[in-house]
Amino acid sequence: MTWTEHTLAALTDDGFRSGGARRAVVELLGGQQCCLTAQEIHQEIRRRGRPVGIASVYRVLDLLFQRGLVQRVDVGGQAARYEPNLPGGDHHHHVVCDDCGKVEAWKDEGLERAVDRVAGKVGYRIAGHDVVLRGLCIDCR
Amino acid sequence: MTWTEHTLAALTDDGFRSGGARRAVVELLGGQQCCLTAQEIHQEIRRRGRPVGIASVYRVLDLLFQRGLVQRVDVGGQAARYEPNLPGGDHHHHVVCDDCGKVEAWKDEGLERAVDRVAGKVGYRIAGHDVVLRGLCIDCR
DNA sequence: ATACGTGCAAAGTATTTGCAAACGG
DNA sequence: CCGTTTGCAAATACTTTGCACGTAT
Repeated sequence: MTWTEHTLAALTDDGFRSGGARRAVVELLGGQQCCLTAQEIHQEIRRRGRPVGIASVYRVLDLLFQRGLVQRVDVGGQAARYEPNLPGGDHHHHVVCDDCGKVEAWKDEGLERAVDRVAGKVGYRIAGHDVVLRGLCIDCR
Repeated sequence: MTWTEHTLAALTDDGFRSGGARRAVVELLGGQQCCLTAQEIHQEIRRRGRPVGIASVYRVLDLLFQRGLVQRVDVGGQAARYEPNLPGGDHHHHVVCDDCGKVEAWKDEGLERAVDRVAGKVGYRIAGHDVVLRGLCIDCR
């Protein structure tokens, strides 16, 4: 089952109705490699011919975030980024170019274990984590 | 040498003049335990009786960030946070409460090594990193 | 004296909220 | 039908910029 299908099903199961804006956001996110800002999502959906409102994009993203269906990523620009959050799979992190602002994904099992180990020590009930590297990408350095 | 002294010296060494706003921001940051937003810095300086402009606070923070004298921390609210960056010392990370927004610092040598190890593998020239844990703090859970 | 630093106000983005109309079940 | 979802516009929040004036050197 794809993330798009899983997400739409999870929402209708919980009694949410499915209007066009919500479906459009979920479908766009589902086809994505890495994280997008709300503005990018809005523009891309409109570019594809569906005139969704920016407020709806924010509302959908917030709903998905509350329910753990998307991950929110803050890499230090002025806009938050969002990406699909598969229940079992594909947890990864990001590296940002200080110069051109490009964001890419990476993944490392050893680091994942190290973070989990630390998470038990801080006294919080930990719900998630994010590791952001920053530096110069191949093009900019 | 304290961070405040080091920072003011570094700036004058590089030919920057020292006006009141810059000094006020540096001194406030130097006395801080953890990260503050630009707005918090602005309010606190004014509360202490020095009517600095918000624009100057942003300008000073940007200058300090460009020169590596402060670290910029994005923990997912809508505002960026800043904290002193000692050259040799005291590198730490943050844990954010999903409920009340409180931000606290933590530190772990083993994780630090794990991150450094990963940093060599991503193809970027890495300049820094940040690890953010999020969950519920003791009060909120 | 002269260029840098500063404060204010205005502009620029990102995000949230109020509300009436459209729509799904 | 009735309550949810949506789009628009206005409001809010954060940050940047333009500009005239003050001040450190």
